[in-house]
Amino acid sequence: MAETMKGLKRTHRCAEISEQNIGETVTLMGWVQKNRNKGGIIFLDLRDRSGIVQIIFETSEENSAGYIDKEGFAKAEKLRSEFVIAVTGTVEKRGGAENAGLKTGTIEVRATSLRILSEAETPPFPIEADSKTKEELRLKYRYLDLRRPDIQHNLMVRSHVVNSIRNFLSEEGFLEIETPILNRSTPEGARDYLVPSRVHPGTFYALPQSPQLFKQLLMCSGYDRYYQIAKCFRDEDLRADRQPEFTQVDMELSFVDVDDVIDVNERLLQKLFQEHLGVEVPLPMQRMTWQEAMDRFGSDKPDIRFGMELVNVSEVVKDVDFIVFKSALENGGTVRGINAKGQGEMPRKKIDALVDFAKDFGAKGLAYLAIQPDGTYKSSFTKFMTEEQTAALVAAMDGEKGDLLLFAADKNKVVWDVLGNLRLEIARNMGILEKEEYRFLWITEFPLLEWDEEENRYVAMHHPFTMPMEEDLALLDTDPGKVRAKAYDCVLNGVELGGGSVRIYQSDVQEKMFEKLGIGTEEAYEKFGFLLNAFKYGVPPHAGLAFGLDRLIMLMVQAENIREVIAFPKVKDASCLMSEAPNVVDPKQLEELEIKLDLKNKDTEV
RNA sequence: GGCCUAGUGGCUCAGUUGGUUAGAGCGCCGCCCUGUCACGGCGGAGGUCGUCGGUUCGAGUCCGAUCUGGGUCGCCA
Repeated sequence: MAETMKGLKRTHRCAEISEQNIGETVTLMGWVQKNRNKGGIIFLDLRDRSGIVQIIFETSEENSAGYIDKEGFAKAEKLRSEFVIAVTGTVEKRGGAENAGLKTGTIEVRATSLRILSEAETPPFPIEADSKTKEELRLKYRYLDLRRPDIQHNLMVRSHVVNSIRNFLSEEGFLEIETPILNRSTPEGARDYLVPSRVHPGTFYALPQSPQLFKQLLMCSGYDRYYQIAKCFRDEDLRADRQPEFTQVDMELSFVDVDDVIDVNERLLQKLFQEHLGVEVPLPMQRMTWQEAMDRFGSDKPDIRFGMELVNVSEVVKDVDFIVFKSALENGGTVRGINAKGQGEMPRKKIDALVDFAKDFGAKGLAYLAIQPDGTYKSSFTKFMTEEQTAALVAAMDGEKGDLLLFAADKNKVVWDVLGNLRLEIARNMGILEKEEYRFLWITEFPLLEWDEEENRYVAMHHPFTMPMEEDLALLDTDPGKVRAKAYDCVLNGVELGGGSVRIYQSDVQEKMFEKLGIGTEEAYEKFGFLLNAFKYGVPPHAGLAFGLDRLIMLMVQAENIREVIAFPKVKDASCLMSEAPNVVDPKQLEELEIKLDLKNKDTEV
């Protein structure tokens, strides 16, 4: 039934024709969006990735030239949604009303011939923008979902942005070099995806979590400036902004320091936002040390589109006879608060919801003080305070009539986490987050090490190759937790876009770092020997950074979920609803790999 | 692994305190219509309410378990 396109060549995409083309004969190919059959005349919306154009099928007894013949008309009557067709016809100014909602709304194509290239079943859901269909179904039929204009737009933006990135970095002297996907596992950080080796039974490759070691080696090898649009893999649970496989814009530079890396990257971001969104990003971007970010926003990726900053009121409440505050301070913690301006009349139910929210982040509770419009207080804890103490606290928080003050008292880490997330939650509830506003921020001077309660040792906050700040080197022996690193993160509207660091290139510093991490020389060589050995043969000072491309695009197209900018994403349990990966493999494959399964759930089919 | 949330015709939803043949819009099918573009008119098909079990005279509606999505905490150097 289907016809071929033999002898036909597409001349334009649907929405690429305009009034400029009036009078021309064009050949279009695409999908039927809608067939409006009026009896003697048929209006048909033809769609491809460029958009939609209206085709007219009409016969004329007296004047056959420029009209479709009877057979062609009969064929047109049979067209249904999603049929793939080829139409040749003449571009005309619209004879009837124009359609202001369409890019091609002032023109139409009068068909002179029609071929049905492919028929189509009715799709399980409408192919249209702003889909209301359940994600489950959309993902099962992803190939149909991908026909929808909003996703096509996202993926086209993605392609264009990547193109700009390549152009920019190339002009800046970067070389694009690919690194291996099959790697040695270095079980530090996220869980690896493993691939069994057939040739070496019992051994495994790991898929890269990032090209970290390889890009450092490329610096050792003199490539100077490297980048890669790198696929990375982490076997951890998914989130709205996290997929098990994702793409990073990965780069590394030689003979540079922090400022050089930041400079080239903020110019890159400026260019991307200018070219693709028409948004002017002022440079230099704001910078903030990690310590300042935590103190002011309780987060190392603060959203600075709004204030509601944290205030440390430990001093103010140090004599207050409230057990929650008291015990926090006695245990080396702090009491901090935020002021939700104008939320003083929040109903008790909503405040309770905020308390529950806070508990999710480790708070044992949340102390609140609502200042009523008449100046009186509603509070969970002022009964433990004198009037003077309360007044001092309100003053410290800059509390005015109609404000809601919320306090957390605990170890710093908990207080920051709780209030940092609380201010975001309140801002979301208040609807004050402006999507069109892009506030970039560099966070610098991260702690080098972080104490791991479970493992009872220091772990690298960034990774073990991160350079300590020169002025803190001496602290490495005396107070490792205080050492700041030459690490930096790029944050946009509260989302960590990317991060990087200056790397250690002196072996004595690297050895000390491993020592502090509790990694012995032997173990270090076993895991990272190729890098450490490479460093023996002349290594340039180097530094790098990686952006999450998916997240960047997600923010640029204002998508709520990372799946909206990835063609074939995975769902929550890391499976693919369309292809049904992962799947059970043929026993013969396992035999070749000398792998025997020992499944805990014996019901699993094999 | 925990918590929250959703699952009713192809799609999106409504289904009152459990009670006769489970509704709507869109879509789909048929006929009609020469200027429509959320086309219009007439007619029609299509679901046993994610699954299993329980309570009950009786369950889409209550209870338990389970499956499948989504969000989130843990996790993500």
